[in-house]
Amino acid sequence: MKILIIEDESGIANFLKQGLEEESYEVQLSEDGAQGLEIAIENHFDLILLDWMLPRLSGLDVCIEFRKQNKQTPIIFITAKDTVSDTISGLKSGANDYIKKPFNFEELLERIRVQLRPLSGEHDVFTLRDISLNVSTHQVFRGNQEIQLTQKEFALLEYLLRHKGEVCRRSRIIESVWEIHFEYSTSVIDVFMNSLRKKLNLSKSEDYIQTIRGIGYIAKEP
Amino acid sequence: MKILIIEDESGIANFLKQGLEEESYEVQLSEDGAQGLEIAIENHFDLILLDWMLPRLSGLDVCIEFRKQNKQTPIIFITAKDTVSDTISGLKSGANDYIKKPFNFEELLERIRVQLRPLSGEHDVFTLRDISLNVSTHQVFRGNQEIQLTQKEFALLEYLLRHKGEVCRRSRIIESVWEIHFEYSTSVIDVFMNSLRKKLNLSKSEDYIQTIRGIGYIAKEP
DNA sequence: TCATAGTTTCAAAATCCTTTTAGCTTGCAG
DNA sequence: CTGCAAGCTAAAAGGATTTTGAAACTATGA
Repeated sequence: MKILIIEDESGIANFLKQGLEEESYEVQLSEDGAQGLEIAIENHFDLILLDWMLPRLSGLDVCIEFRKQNKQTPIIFITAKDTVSDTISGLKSGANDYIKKPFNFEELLERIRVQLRPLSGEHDVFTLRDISLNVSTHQVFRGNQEIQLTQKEFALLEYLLRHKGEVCRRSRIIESVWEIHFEYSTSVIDVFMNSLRKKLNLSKSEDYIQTIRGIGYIAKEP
Repeated sequence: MKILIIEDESGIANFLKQGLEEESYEVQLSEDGAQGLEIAIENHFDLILLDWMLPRLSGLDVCIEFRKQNKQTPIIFITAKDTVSDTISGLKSGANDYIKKPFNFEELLERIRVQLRPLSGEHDVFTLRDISLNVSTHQVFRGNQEIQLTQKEFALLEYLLRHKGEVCRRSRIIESVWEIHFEYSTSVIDVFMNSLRKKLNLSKSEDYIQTIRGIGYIAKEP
């Protein structure tokens, strides 16, 4: 696994390099924002550790520019205590996590592992207003209330959220969720739609999931 | 919390002592390496602040000798700017962190807190309501009742508590606890879950550990 | 070597998820 | 407005997974 560290304080940079190399990561260093961005774009890394305060180009700008290139590499910000609140808003600019100085090395390792994990499995979260569905942990929340769903309920909701805003035909749902690939008449969908709406507490007036008579269903933002 | 400061410049030493005492740490001073080492070995401290340049025995040697005694107390080096790179290699000799002179007192406090955090039970002890599991002593308690667990039972509970609040898939549990890294069909997990629940006396209504049908298990706070 | 504790397999029983069934409600066309 | 088809809902039937106890197997130390 290759990690790029963009950090101007050589003390911290070398400490990180050494520590990460001991964990058998391949590490490359860069000391300023502009150069770091260039290296990041022209090479492949599995993860980038990015200091917030950098000469020539700030960490935030590096992150924004990098994402503009449509690069998905996870980015973890390294930030001083007093700029934490800025950083949190910075997460919206496309970073994946942040850690504040001074940090515990074990904690950093843990965060790196968390970011690299998705490479070996998917880590997808789908949302619909206040409903969120996490494929990898198999959890569903409405607000901060966790909702217990069974497998089929979960699969059905996942299908609808993956196609949020699109009309989902019954035939397609049956194919994807139930893996029935031939003409077949059943009302399982209705039954599971019903229990989904019950568990998620969706009244018909709030049309999170609308019925389209004769066709199927659609999950919709307002 | 008791802190030992080994520092020969009395100006800095007293400044630190005063500042830390205001933060309600108990502080003891020592002015040279050899004496400091002796004090450190013969008494219990929660943390040691160690100057790099010391008369009679250098900070590095103090650190090495101290660790030879098999002591785990966290050590933070205080180092002059131009010896930082030496210090980093010093971290390998068993120190936990370093801070360079001149330093910001707030930052030092933060680093001390980072080092002391593990002592307050986050590192080795995992809990779930009234259940606690201590990795280093290999003990498990429910309330103040100690529960005797076998290796596999312990490993399974440890895995669940380390991932408290997350859904733990059977496949992941098998990987981590049984180290089986390929597709494998067995019901060992179920059997051990069963004996765990029995030994810990977990009735099904109190859902400390919930079953997630078709997926795995989850350990949950209320 | 045997005895013991720990681990794993197996299969019956219990649980609860899925599907079918059937009566009821709703929306739409005539 | 009426009737029918589509969708909703509750409950029973059917099916799959998990729980559980017991037996078989394995490792360890006396």
